[in-house]
Amino acid sequence: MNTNLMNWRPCAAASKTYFESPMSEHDTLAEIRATRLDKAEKVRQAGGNPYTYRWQPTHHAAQLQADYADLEPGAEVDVEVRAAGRIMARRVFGKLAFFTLQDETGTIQLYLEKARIQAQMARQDADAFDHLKQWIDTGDILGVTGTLKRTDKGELSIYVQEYTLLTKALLPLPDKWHGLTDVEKRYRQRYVDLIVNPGARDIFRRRALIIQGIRRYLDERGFLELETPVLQPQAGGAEARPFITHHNSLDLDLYLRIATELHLKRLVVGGFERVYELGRIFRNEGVSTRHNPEFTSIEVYQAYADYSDMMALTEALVTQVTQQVLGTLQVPYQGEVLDFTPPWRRVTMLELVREQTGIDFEPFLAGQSTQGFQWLNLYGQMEARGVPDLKGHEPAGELLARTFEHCCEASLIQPTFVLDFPVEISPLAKPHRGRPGLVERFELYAAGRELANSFSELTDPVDQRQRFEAQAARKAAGDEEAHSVDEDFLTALEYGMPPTGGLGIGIDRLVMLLTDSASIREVIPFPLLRPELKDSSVAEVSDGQREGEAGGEMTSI
RNA sequence: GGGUCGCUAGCUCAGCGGUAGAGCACUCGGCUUUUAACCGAUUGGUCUCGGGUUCGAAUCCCGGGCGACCCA
Repeated sequence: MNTNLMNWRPCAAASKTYFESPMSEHDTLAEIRATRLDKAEKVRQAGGNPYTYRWQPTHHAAQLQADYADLEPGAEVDVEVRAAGRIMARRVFGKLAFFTLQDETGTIQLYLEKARIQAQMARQDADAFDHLKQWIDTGDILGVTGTLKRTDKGELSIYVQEYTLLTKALLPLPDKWHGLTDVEKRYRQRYVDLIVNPGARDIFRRRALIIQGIRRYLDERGFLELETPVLQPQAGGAEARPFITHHNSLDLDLYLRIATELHLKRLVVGGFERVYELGRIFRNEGVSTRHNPEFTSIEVYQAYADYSDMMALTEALVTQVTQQVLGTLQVPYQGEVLDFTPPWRRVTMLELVREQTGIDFEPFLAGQSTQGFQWLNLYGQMEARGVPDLKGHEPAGELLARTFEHCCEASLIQPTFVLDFPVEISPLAKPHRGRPGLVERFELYAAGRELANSFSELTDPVDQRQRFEAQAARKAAGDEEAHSVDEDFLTALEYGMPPTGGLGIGIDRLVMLLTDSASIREVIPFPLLRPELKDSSVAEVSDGQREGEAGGEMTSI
């Protein structure tokens, strides 16, 4: 059966992709590859190596552009520079050529003159210039030595004396003018995107700076970066469905972590007063412009602090990093300007919901409104506001949270701390010291999205057990995102955990904001995509075709 | 999960029932100031996949795949 199927899928071998060897002579890409392979071979025959080992540049493009910004057109500088990079464009004349060389920092033109190159390179290659024209393509990686010159037309150039092919590219670059715009191809072949779209490179450079800045800020304040397990026998610390995997020799199912919270808190129990972990988290949920199944978060825990301290920390951390990376606190984002100048607005969830919907949940949370008609009235108001999926038996806190999510979240464009969440949706946070039914928790919102989440950590092991058990009951009732009881974590709490403030920040979302990116996929180098099936229906269809053909043969016999 | 849109040469796109096109890239020829170099010539396609309608399908219909955007 299987072998039959194999025989019946010639398309698989003939389909054109970047990765498969060419099958058809009439394939343009195959021709280009063949031509370039042939050029590589010619380089070898001439005594060169199309895949060399080493090159020592002395300068980068951006640095040269900056250092010689004032050089007059036509002027030359007799300084020797060595540079390396990818050939992005070629403009070739009979005895002169202009190449555009791109390195990590930018581009610089190569001024390639036949007379000079053949004089300089006479010993290794008498026809060095002609070979340059014949064997060097756009996409190739080249090392050059030369002096500097600004051309009559005003372009700073390396006046090349010698060149070396460092790496021969077999595949052609996308259109030099339009570049690569197909979003799917950009993500699937990010390396091509990075070669031709400087904007993509800028985003990841900035991402690295942001992460660097966060680490520096915390390191300077005595926080210790520690690593906790990614593979866990039970996943906790957040409401999310985990990925499941398997350890073979232990014959044990394991979960990929959905948060770092419970282990970092164990470290606080153990005596580390300031810890954080910046790393990858995995949640088994859909993909969208704001969700990737693996993403980067940072969680920070500070002993002897509460959520007010964490609010101050969040504000200081984000403003410092923003200022360092963008040079301003006015952050342009998708047509708006987010003003990160502190202090940011602080408002309780109750107030915000009251302000934006007129609904007052306070008496319900406090247990003052218990009459049936009062609840009916509440549901009526929520329905009028379009809050979805009302079942009629939710606790007040959950109703408050859902009303907030539906009616308020999207309107929080400027940075806003939303304070004091219902206990029902906050199983790891300490009860509010003054407001019944609430916990000491805040979330930071900007551009209508949650950026950070923080609370005064729950340290009472008895309370924590009850919260876990309430979660476990929900899980038993079918809520796949609910916690289960983490006995070892409870044991840790029973040894005593100091009062602690905790904070989590979604790094990808922060990077989105600071790079004006509409989609999380723009800020993740290799976002999750469905694998491309080249001939999706071949198997089924082959069956059909085979039966058809068999039938045909039968009748012909 | 629902809706809308997209998938044609390596890249960017036209074509929308009657022989599959352009620009760039590639190949060949020319050229010492180009920078989307230019001029001339030649190449290059299972039109995302499968089925259907039709004398005839890239085009119309149905289904699959992948993606984008919006909504939940």
